[in-house]
Amino acid sequence: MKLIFAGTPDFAVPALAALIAAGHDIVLVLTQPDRPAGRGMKLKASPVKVLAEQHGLTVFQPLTLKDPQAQARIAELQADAMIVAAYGLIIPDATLHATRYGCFNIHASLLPRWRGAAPIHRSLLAGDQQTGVTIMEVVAALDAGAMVSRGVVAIKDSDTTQSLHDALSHVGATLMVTAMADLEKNGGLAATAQDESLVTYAHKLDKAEAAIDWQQSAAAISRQVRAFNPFPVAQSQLKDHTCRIWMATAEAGQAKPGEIVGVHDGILVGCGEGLLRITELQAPGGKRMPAASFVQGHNLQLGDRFTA
RNA sequence: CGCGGGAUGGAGCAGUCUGGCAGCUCGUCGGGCUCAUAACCCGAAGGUCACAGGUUCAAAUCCUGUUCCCGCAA
Repeated sequence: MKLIFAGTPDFAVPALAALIAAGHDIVLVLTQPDRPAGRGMKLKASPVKVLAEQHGLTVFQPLTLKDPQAQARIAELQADAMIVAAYGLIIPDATLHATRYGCFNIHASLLPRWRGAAPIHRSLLAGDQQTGVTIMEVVAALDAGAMVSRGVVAIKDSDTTQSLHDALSHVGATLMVTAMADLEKNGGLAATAQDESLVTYAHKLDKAEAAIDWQQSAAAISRQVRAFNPFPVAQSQLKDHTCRIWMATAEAGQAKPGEIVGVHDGILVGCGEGLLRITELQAPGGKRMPAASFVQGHNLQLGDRFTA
């Protein structure tokens, strides 16, 4: 089919790759404009743009889709459908209806739970047992469209936002390819309305949420650490230095919140309830490293304390 | 040229300010000891101190340039 693809970050890349591989004619790729990013603030192309250019696809990077000229450029292609995956711009009504079959989105949660910007983080933070991907129609309201299909992914104690993100992006890619095949075959897709009574919102992460509160339970802190990996990364003060905690597991035990009570197999720290075993962390200026390496170079002693 | 931190045996770090024998905690290898261990004891190997140039009797250390890594900010 003749498709328009709209996406920006890594999450959208497998979907675009899969649609290309499925033989669809991607007539236009929408992605956010190159922005200054990283050290040096050099202009950086989005991951979707990079992939699109590798395949010689036409890339379009409007600042906003409110611009009538941008809308016109999309409409005149007369595409069969538009695919959206973490694009990051509001799609106006005119554009939602500018293709033959409309506009379909890949959302990284089991809707109606976790509509919004940070569904993977919020799901992990909340202690959900499972998460997933929903293919849905795009409507004017945020992530509120009827659902076409979904894929479920169990959340393990070792999962991070990174690992779930990678798994979900591939599930989403597969589901979207299937959806487009069905659409092409049947000329339409059956969709189920979302139950509005079950809606929750996944608010954007605030950097301030990265600070660890050692009064919390070890289980909650472990979820926080894993939800904030790879970004923005949970952190805590140790001997006047801000350390970033990359990976940690919860276990039974009891000690004063923040106090280090073990340094052999990971760093064991007291919490409001249970003990947290830090297995990977990072000192200022350094790289992330296994806890064993950290302990050797930083002369950690039993009784040293993490402070908020 | 957005701001700042860093690069030292295989890992993690100290030493740099104040130039003067290359250090620490581990790991590895060999030997010993123990019912046992995150054990303990003895010994050994392993380094262009990121790269290039400069200053000096002498540079990991001071000066200049380069590369790479990390944090902030976006």
